[in-house]
Amino acid sequence: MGKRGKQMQTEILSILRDSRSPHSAYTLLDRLQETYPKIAPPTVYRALAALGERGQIHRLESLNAYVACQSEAHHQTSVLSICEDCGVVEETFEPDIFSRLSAALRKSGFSAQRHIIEVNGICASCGPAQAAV
Amino acid sequence: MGKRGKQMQTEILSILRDSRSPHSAYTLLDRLQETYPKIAPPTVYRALAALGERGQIHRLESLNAYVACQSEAHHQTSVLSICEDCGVVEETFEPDIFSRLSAALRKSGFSAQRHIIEVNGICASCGPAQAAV
DNA sequence: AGTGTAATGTTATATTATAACTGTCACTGT
DNA sequence: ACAGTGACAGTTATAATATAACATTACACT
Repeated sequence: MGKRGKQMQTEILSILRDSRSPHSAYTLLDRLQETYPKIAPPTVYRALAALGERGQIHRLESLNAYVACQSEAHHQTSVLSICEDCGVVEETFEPDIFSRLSAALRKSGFSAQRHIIEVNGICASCGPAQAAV
Repeated sequence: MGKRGKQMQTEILSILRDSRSPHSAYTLLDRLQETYPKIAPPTVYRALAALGERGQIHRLESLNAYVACQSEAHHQTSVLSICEDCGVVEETFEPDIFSRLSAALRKSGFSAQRHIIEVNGICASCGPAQAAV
């Protein structure tokens, strides 16, 4: 990993951390191009891959988009909840659920390696309880 | 829904049921074009959308691909396990896990509407236990 | 400096998905 | 029967996401 790669990763991470909503690879590309006019898609995807491997970002499979990891415990698998109203993504840690899931699958001989849990719904700020206030 | 739409849905469902591995929209398009040479992507996507609404197929968000629903209880949310070796997808019903997940998120005010659970791993046929036999 | 390797840059293209418009046909009310 | 309407399907074009493949540069080691 060279200097430039690190730099891109840092930039992307800071963009993602500045907002709790997911960004697509091409949104990130546009943002980066404000500073580095000439970068191309592979640069972004390489940086995203490196950040992903280190657990510093999560990819939202259902949105083809990326968010910063909110925990220090990178690589701890998490539940990602996505508000359909405001778009904000929250990360919740429910290790118990992952182990139950693995256990349930193991019964039929399946050996789980990576869990993807994404939940769509309405967050606390957007929900009816809030609207009533 | 007209005749043609139904026909496409039936064709797609039967292609998906013939294999337990996921197919992309464009794989399906290629297959359908063997019979209906002139159909275009929107035809496939419309059929997939209709099948999805009725719960007859599942979309694998992490693969951008589709599989037939293996249960009669369409719309029951399921866990999809994907073998990284042979590609076969199995559907498992763990209502308990979904309710725990919703409950856990509700604690922070999140109201869950749709759960996506996909697990990558190695299936019984491809696993080490099998290799040892 | 010269050589080899890994990182980055660059171009092009593959893959997935949808917008926007057009045509067709069944149904309605007259 | 006929015009009007509305839903569906066909068609064209393009948007959005992602990666292959090759060229170039930087850097470590000698």
